[in-house]
Amino acid sequence: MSGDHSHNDDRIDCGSRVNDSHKHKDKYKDKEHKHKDHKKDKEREKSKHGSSDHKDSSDKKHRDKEREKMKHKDGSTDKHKHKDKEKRKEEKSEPEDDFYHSPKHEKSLKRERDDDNESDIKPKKTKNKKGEVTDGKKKGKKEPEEKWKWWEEERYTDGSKWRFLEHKGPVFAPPYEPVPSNVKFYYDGKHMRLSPQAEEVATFFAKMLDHDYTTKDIFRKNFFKDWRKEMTSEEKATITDLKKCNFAEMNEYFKAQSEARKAMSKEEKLKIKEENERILQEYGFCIMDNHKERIANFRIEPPGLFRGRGDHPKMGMLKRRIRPEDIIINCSKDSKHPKPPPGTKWKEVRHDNKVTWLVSWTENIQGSIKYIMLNPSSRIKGEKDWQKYETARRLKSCVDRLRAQYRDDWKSKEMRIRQRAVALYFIDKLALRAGNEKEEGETADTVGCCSLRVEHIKLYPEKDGQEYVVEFDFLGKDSIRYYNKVPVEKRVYKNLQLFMENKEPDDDLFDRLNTSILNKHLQELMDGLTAKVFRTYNASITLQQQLKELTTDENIPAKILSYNRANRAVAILCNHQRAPPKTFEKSMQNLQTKIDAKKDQLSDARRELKSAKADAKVRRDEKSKKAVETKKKAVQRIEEQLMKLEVQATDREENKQIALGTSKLNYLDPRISVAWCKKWGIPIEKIYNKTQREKFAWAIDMADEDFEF
DNA sequence: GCCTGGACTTAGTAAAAACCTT
DNA sequence: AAGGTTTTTACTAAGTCCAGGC
Repeated sequence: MSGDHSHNDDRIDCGSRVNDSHKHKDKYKDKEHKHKDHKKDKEREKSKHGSSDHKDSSDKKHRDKEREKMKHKDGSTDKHKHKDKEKRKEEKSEPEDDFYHSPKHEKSLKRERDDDNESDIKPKKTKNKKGEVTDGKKKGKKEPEEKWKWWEEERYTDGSKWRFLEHKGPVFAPPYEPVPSNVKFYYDGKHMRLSPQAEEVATFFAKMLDHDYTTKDIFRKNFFKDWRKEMTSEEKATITDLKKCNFAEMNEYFKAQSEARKAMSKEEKLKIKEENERILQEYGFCIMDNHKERIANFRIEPPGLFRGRGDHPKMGMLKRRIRPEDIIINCSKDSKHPKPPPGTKWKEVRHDNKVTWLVSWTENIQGSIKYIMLNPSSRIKGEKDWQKYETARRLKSCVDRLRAQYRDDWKSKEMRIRQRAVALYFIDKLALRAGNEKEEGETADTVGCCSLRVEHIKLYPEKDGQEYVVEFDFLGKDSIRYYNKVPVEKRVYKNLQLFMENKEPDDDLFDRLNTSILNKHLQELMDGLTAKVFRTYNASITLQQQLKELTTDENIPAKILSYNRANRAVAILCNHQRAPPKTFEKSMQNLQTKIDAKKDQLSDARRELKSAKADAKVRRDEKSKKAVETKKKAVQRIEEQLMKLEVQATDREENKQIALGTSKLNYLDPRISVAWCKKWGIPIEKIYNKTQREKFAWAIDMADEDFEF
């Protein structure tokens, strides 16, 4: 967004990508009016070319569904647990094409999912496949209970996500605390007392006064409109112009508050910490199928002003406070249901084990549903993640075929097929996102592959010594700019020319294509294939290949630099950018200072070594020989330290505006990294921090050094 | 087919915590 | 112990994809 990212005016990496939403804004500024009727355009386009002929692509899906049903031909209704268990055993023999089990795990594939006995629910204890409790009879006092290896057990195959689910419900935002009466609000220079409702919303704005947002017209307009809705009629009558509002004292007050918080004594801070820990222990976990699992976001989002990213038409709108009456609870029937706060009721309590969420509510800005779900370390998220990589690996084994096919389709006589083939080529080659249509005026104007418009690409028959160059320039997810110049095959180029013929800049480039059509096609090519699988596949395969290429037989820091560089190649491919840290320059300088100091230290040490050597030559005694050895060691040590610092500097510099985290967390098969660590004797901690190790526990446990993606 | 709602993954930034210096 | 810096975590917006109703 031009707001949030306003300090990024020159996001540029070593290549040619830029993220520069400010300058961009101008380019797009009259978009708002211009493509009001995009959809209509598309429709018009379509009817012009005759309605798109649609082969039935859902065959496959139906087949799958049938297969799913078959598994339940015994008619079990999941109500009878024993039956259910038996059924599961049977299912076990059915090979799950999706899953890779290394032979050494083959034997322990069963998961106990019995919920048949309340007293059985001991979250902290893990059970092995035989159902024996393998709890803490261990000697150690603080024995961190054995971690549950869900990946050695079976998955549900009937579409249910759990058998038993119990939790305490969400933690609500703290109630509004009015500001002290000496903290005044002024309208048109005159002190004015606000009603609590109006005051609360005013404080939201006051807190953001230092932020760029509050200078933006849309933000101010939206805020003011929603604020007025909270005012009493008198307030409404008086306060008619936001420019005349003075929130300065409120702003000061909140700044002082945060200062005070920072300045708190150790004891006070500890107390708060303990209280947070208590809440975490009480609300931060749930019990799902005999296991205590961490919840990702157990706190309800507090009210505030909506901060959309990019040029979001709704920025500044009031995000309302969520009450128990808005909340839907999901848990098992036979669990202890969470209690709403005294004097309140939940909107609904349901027992839907076909979904993974514990709590949901509808948000008022877009009207979408928000959820409380489990942590990435949980079984339910981990299984899915594992599955995702298995799908990507299946793509690996047929990607050559698919590539051959879409290249062939560039020649198709049907426009829709050509478009599909070119789009797929972009998705594959450039790791573009699918690009769903978005509702105009509801969100920032961003695009992905299928929603690219003519104005987003430029064609150059020849550029920088290369033929058939396509220049991409558009805002993608989160309004991050994608800028790239790529030479393409002549056929692609010619097709693009054709697609752009007789179109306005704001017409869709692929007017005969959308994500649904594309995904239906992909589904036919490979079971479970969708556009985003290409991102996962290309990210992971790139990491693997880059690691092979870059890892040298040097010391650990150098190897880690190689890893980070491989990771970086992926981040660049996926266009994962970040705002350069505010302190980036300074921190680089500091590092350089350290390096210089280290260099001085090194030359000193070298000089000392020299003189010690000379000394030893003259004296020829044990003592001076020893001294030489010591000095030698010292020099070595310092050399190593210097090297480390230099590597660190390189790494940091290269990482200035590239975010490695996103790909590491979402696109790179962790088994590749684990295998690499094992192969080169790198401690896994050097690559994954604690959270990451928890999320990827399955991979750390199962991948050995010759894992191949 | 087409639209909408629902569920779930992916994303960057802000805040908090940990770490490192002085 | 304070203060600055770096790393981690929390937060929540913004995507993808699918199913179900017309």
